[in-house]
Amino acid sequence: MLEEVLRQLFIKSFKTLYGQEPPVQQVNFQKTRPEFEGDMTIVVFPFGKLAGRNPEQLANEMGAEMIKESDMIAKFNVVKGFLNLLISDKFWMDFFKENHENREFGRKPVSGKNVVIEYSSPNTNKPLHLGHIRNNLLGWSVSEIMKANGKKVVRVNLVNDRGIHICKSMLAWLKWGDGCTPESTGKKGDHLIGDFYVLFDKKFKEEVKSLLPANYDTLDEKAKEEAKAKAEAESTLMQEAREMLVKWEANDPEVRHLWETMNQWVYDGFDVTYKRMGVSFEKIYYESQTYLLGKALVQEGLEKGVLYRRDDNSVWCDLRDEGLDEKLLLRRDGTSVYMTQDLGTAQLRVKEYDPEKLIYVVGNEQIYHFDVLKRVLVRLGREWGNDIEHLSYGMVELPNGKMKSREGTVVDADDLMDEMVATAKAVSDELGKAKDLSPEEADKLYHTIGLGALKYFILKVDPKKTMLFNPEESIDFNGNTGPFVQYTHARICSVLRKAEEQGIKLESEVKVNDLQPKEKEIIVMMYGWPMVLNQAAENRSPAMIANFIFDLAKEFNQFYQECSILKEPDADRRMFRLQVCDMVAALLRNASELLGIGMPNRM
RNA sequence: GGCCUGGUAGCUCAGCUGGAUAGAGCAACAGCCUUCUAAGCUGUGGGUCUUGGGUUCGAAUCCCAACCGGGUCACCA
Repeated sequence: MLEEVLRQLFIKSFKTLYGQEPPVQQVNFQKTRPEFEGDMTIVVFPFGKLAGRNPEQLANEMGAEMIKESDMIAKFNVVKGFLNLLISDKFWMDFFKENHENREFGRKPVSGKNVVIEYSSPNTNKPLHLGHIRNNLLGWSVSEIMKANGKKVVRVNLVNDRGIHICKSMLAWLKWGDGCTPESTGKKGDHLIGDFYVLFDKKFKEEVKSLLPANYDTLDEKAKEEAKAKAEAESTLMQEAREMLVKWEANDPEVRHLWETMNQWVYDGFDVTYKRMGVSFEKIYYESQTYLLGKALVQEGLEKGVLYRRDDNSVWCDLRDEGLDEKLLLRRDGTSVYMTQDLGTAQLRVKEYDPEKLIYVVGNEQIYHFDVLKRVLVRLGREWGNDIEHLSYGMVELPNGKMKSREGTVVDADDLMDEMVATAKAVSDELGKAKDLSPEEADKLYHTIGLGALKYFILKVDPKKTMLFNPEESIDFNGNTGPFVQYTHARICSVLRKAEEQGIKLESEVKVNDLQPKEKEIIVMMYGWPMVLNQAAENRSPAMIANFIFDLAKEFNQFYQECSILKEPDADRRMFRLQVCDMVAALLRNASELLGIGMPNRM
């Protein structure tokens, strides 16, 4: 807005002075660096030739003309080719007067078609871990951000509830579980199932080892591989698991019953984790219910001749002319693969929601998969394949490298949240922050702080980038962290409470017309919020929101340090500062909500 | 090997649609609580933006090459 007005003013002035029209996209603004006086800076280097002036001359002439034309500009100065414009206090005050009570400031009304966002997408054979946490937080947050920016968002989850991996857990439970349940063991269902999955793997490895030939260690690499493959094929455990999968597909009542029971344990466990994490879905799809849908699409593709069948009966899509490879869509036994299921699920979503976009929050190791998915859909005549967007995020690494479930270096989601909350409690107690709260309120606060720290730590990093999770640093509550922002909010609330206790009621009318430096910096920053929100939505980047709330909190803390609020003698200015406090607090709440981070009133 | 992606302070990260002397936080050091919550504020030190070319008034940012790291190229998901 400000930029647009200034741009027009610049162009108009330029025409007046030089009779030429400068290219619009060249007229760019940036914030004036703090060491110079001004708010906005135009770089005039690109227009020197057009005007027939050297940059400094040009900037001076333009500044004089612009200040003459508009009372929005209070002052200007020129450094080399940089024209620094000081915006009048009136402009900022008008902005503040208009928006300081707007609790929805920056948000746009929701309209248009649906945007379907899939995230989480767990397997039902193990509990959620750190990687899922990044996925879930991103999916949730991007949804909130897009909603705030005017999109109609539908959150969906696709649970991978079928396949050989679930059979492994079931088989292990049957063999060694002794009929145990989440109730009998006191274990969360997802963890219980995960334990049996690990147990299967352990027993399977033992069996394979026992089947290896005696001279295995003396073999060369290739022979070793062959021997191992042979042993794995001979494994009765694996055979039993496969048989179970076949029975499952054949709707064997016993297997199905066990499968339903055990999956339910997992879902109950997931529900607890999701709830604690603060994420939810409008719709949950299950692969067991959708995996057949893709097959119909494949059949259609065969009839249209865009897919083909090999001699061994497997079905493929040839994408070599697009620079990709051939892609298998049905195995030779006619069963479907991951891609087949995704084709069907996508079709179902289009039917159910008629979306303008299908966004998939999935790790970047699947970039190729989604590239193929889009192209295959388009081949099948589904132009909306192009509306698929893979929101791919980077891996989470630990200080000693990647997480590997087999090496036991996985950071479990439930454990991590426990630790964060426990640390929040320890720090709060140490600082004596929660002593006036009831036990219930205190627990709620620890949860808000612990989860706030975790969410901020994960979301402040650009989603595209690989990030490092250092357990020690992530539980730091100082500096660029969630609790820092929360603390700032709590402080503001404290001031507002004190004001109320003193009988000062927040007024709507703003009676101040000039700005002191720290007051102005805060208002200028808040002015930029709608642009930040818009950018964050377009870039699908919660990190931009996180950066903003940190900057705003930091700015407020400086203001708080330098300017007294309640002790300000001038009543109008005191009221104004309270109004600033109120707007900052509201904006911190408004923005942090998009990250799923709560703002406590005291801490 | 082909394709994709990253390399910024000791560490974690911003900045990347080209602009002024490259920024935060952590860690280190030095200050600030009889005064609105010190989970805070202020200051100091710390950089050949991996390297080498190119484009131009100007490059961490764009292009090319090299080096190093990660991902992917399954009848796994």
